[in-house]
Amino acid sequence: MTAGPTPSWAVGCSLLPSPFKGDETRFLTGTDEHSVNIAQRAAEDGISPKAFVDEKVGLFIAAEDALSISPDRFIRTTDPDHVRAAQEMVRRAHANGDIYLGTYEGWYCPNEGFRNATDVTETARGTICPNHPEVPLQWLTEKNWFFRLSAYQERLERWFLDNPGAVQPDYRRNEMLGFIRQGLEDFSISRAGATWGIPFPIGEDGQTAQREDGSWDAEAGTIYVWYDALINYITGAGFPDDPEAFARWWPADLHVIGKDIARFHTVFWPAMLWSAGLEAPSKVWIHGWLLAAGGERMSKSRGNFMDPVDFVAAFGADGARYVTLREVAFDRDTEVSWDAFVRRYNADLANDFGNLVNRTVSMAGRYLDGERPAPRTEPGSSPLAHDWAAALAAYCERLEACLLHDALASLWEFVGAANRFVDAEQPWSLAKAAKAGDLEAADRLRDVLGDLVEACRLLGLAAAPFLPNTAPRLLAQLGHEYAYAADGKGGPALLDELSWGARLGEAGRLAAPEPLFPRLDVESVEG
RNA sequence: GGCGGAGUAGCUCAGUGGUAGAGCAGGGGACUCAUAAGCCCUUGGUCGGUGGUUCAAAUCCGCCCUCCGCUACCA
Repeated sequence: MTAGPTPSWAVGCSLLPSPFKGDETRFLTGTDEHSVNIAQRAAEDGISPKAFVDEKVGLFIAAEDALSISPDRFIRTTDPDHVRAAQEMVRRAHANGDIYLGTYEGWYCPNEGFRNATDVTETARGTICPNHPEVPLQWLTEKNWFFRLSAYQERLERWFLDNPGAVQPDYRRNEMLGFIRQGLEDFSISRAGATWGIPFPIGEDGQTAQREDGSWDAEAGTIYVWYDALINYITGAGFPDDPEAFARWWPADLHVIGKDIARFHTVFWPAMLWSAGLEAPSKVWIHGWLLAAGGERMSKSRGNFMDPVDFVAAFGADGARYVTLREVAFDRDTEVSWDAFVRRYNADLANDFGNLVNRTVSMAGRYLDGERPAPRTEPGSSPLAHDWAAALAAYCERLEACLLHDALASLWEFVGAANRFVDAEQPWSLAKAAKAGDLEAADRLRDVLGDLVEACRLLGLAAAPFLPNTAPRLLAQLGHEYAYAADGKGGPALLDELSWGARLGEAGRLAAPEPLFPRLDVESVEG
């Protein structure tokens, strides 16, 4: 629950696994639902924790749907198979000698549980936490299980050094490496008092905490966040119930996470996996945040929060996806504003791309009686074919590097090239000459429009992971089949479709031009 | 405090030794297929400050200023 999807995170994730090369993919999103905080808030609402998280999950899933984000599984840490996975991971760590009973102590807020030392304030009346100033904090000592992270220091450092691509971008990797080098402490993985959590599967005596009737001994406590939330990745890959699936999906190719949880995913998590005899993920990508004007973190209390519902209402799902991923640098924090998004939408989607498609379909339909013209494919015959090869190469390279904003930029350079091509060739002049009986002009008109139609086909398909709802509408206007579902699955390997002239020889008729991205009036768009 | 990053046109940023760049925004023009879109041209910056190295510095070095990230159990 605390790691709910944010637009850039979820939208970015939703297209990274798209089957560009035809590989099978599995895409997870989900929620971390166990914590004292959640139990407390549910109690405030007078409902059970489960009812509380069920409601929130509904909102998250609705937000994903609105943005056309379609994971293969939305995993919840309250899912029964996840509970089994978390408990199995604890058992493995225990069997491996990596967990032991210790003592955890700190400031304890009766409402929220243990508080970080940096979150509490000293006052004349004693130490308080800012959320509940009227409630004095207690210094509490609790017997907990600890994970022996300290035992993995050398291996972690070696993993970072031997696999420079495993934690990215580089500056985040350096931060984490610095964290490791300052010395790793063990961390607690159970909580004694909490009841809203996964039952800790091992008792103080080292034996199972499960009773004969299948229930769990409450004295054993619950699993604390690290051995609960992080486990979701392997649960979603089939651990431990489906070894066949797990062998296929693990290690994960990519975790995309926010910078606030980098340490847990790049230091704790690999060590926990190794302790269980499993492999670390191949790559963890740490993205930044969308910041409001002035570089402030968005929050509802500050009133600078951008609501996904308003966002999609104004830009449409594809527009919202595009402006977010184009405007935000995926490797760092970025200041965003409603105005900047509107400018980006109008400039890139309405004016450049949408209008390119519109003028192309309009001219081809009018001048050639609706028959779809074929592109020139002889080497060197079409400048656009040459430009496309370069654009596609840059696009793919930047996608691989998770630089989504740069990837889009390379695609849009080609949009610009296509628009300049229109002005250079002036199809309307060629059409006039052709009508007057100039056969050479007629041939050239057909070639030029064929190239432009092909450029639109390629752009629509290449951008489909970003614009999954636009792509089928665009291809339909060009009279092309579109084989992909909203989640990118179903068709042939996308990369094979992206070569110039890949659909040469297939007949088709152009449909009526229909604007893909209506221009937004800056004044009328609500911010 | 320690480690790291950043400060370049109104905005977002690229640019690691050789006469300052892109996109957007602003201004002008020619055209007209198109979503008053596209295309061409253009205004605009003593490249945070300062001292130094060099024939030459946004680019290298010193110092200073400002901002940001990491510096473990809220996640």
